[in-house]
Amino acid sequence: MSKVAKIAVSGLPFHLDRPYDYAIPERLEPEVEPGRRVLVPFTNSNRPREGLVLALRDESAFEKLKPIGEVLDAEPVLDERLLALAMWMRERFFCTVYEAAKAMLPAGLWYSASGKRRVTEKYVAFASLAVPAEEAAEAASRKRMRAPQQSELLKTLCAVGRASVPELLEFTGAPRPSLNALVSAGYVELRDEEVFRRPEVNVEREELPELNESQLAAFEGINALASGDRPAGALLFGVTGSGKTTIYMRLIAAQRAKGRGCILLVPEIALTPQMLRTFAARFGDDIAVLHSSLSAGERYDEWRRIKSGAAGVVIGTRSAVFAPVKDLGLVIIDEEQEDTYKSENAPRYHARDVATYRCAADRALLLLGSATPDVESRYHASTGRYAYFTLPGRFNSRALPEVAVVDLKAELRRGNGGNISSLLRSELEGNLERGEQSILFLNRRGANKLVTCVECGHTYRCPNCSVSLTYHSYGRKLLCHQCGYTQPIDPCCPECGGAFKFVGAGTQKVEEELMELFPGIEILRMDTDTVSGAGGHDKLLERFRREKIPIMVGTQMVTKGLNFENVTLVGVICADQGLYAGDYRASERTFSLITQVIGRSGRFEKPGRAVIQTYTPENETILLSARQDYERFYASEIELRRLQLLPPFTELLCVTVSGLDERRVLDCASRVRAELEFALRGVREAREGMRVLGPAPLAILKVSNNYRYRVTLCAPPGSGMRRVLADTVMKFSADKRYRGVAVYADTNPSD
DNA sequence: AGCACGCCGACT
DNA sequence: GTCGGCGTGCTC
Repeated sequence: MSKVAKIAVSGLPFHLDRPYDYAIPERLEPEVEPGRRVLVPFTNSNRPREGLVLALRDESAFEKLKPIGEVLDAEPVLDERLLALAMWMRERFFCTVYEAAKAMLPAGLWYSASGKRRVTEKYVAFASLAVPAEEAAEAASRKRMRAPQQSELLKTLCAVGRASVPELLEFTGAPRPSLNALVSAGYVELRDEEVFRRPEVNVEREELPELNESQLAAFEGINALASGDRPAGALLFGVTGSGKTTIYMRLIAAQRAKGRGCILLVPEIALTPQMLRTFAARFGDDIAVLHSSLSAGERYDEWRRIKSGAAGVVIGTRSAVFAPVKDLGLVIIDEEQEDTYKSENAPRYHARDVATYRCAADRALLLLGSATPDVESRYHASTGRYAYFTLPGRFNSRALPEVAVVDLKAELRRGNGGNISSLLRSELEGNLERGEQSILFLNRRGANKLVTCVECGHTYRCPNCSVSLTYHSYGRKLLCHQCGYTQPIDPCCPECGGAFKFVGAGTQKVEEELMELFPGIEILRMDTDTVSGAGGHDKLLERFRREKIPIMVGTQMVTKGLNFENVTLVGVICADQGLYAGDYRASERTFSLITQVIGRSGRFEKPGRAVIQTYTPENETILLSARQDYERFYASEIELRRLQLLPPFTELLCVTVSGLDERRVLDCASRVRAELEFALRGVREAREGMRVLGPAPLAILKVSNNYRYRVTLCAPPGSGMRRVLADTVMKFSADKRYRGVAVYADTNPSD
């Protein structure tokens, strides 16, 4: 009989996270098992903490063990595989085991922070006949005159056998007492049955679509890997519209035929309603959907449908990679280069890494799909670590759009200081004449105008963050895009009384310019502001399609997954946005973004055009993305990475230090640097590429009054330097001299 | 990181 | 007198 439980305790800093031993009181002995959550006393605190049972033991090296207070779950919420994953994540992502476990479970399993009750199962009463059908039919006709409602209820139940009480009453129009009377008389019995709350999807069932020749070849190649003894990973390259989704469906169907479960990850579910409908049409209730805009109850129920095996195909965002799918056979990550797969807070995991672990553990296949693969993934495909499959061209061999690059500097010299170049303007005019639609893309939110005083140059700064406030003409207010701080704008400069000038363009500004250029033409603006206001993303897109609104202006969100027959022109207002951001993935992101925007144009019969506006028309990334030449871009980018010793040739192991007092933060960061350099000297073969960088301020130094500095250790992948990083973080976060500063580790961060 | 204990200053 | 400032120590 085991008497001791190893427990991961909640709310601990990284340096204190280890399995703690607790005594199992006799009354709880049958309930305590790995994967269940418990309440345990910790330190001298009166409040018990949540813990997760990791393992059971007969004895402990500790003398006095405290007893487990309470068991929270009626059955394990994590199986041994996911428990092992949580412990692996601690080493890999420098998080606590409990943080990792928490990321795996639906939020509804917790008592929410506001003190609300945890989500509970939903039950609905079902009515069925308690007597043989002939007897019920006989009773129904007998009651026809004296109790017509009861008669109606009985007839209906004879016909359908069983029905939920609300539906039965609705259908027959009978009142509840009539049903109660039948129950008392013994004709009908009621039983509470659990129902699963499901997000509504209204689609007709459809057959799987046919594959063309190249799709079939890719499908067969990938499927052969999935059936192999030790499937590894595969990368599927295909431009937008080449049919990747169809291949995903075929692969999933093949796995389901073998009874194995599948996970399909998408960057953002709100951007892929069409894909969701397509899958629902083919797989129906075998699909479970996991993403943030579900209600807590829906998410909880979808999670339980997966756990019980009622659903075998999961579609979801980042955290769906933890779905408790039975007998996992395939994980697909669509548009795998997207940043949304990397978590920005603890646990700072990358869904691709987690998927790689799970696939190895379960002998499942990992498939990465993209039109612009992550440079690292493409590299792994070139070394053979991933099998590489390509889909040539667009479906039905539609031509790719004709792309023009416009030099905004030349435009400026000719006296056009606006956001719409003369070429883009005439292309828009052409589209208006033909009744075709256009999409303009801008990588900025709101009016995003910087406000400066013409007299003294005063600008508004956020009091909490090191960024300028942005002017939003809607509501005439100033907003911080980092922390959300807002304040009204003064009528004139508060410093000198001078007039304001608004510089920089945002979606609102472009919208205004377009209204001036094309009076009377309807324009649809799509950004976080209009999407949260006007009933959401889906509705706006539906309007764009149905009402054939001539021009749509939008941010990031107009680049992904849209599929409109009548769109024949796309414009990138300023391709330089983000290109000179300074981090090593800026080129890669810009290439991907421009490529995706271009892909929105001319997807059907009519040929498409694209106009890319830029201040640096000679930039190679912009030229190659305009030519849609991924392979050339990859070839030049990977050489750059090789020369600069950047990923995938090294791993960036980062220690970030933050706190309210900048001097203390910098002091701590400098000591972190010294510590890492010391550790590097201890490595016998300090191989080429190992170096320490920083402390450097993050792109945005101050957020919510916290200053952030980062020290980066560049090391070859698998160098064992992860351990050094973990030790450093533990050492510094435990050191009392650095109280008031927070220290955490992360790899290849994207901010 | 929390949290409790403990040892000194200005308040109904 | 005592409420509460935050320095210090501890975590099975």
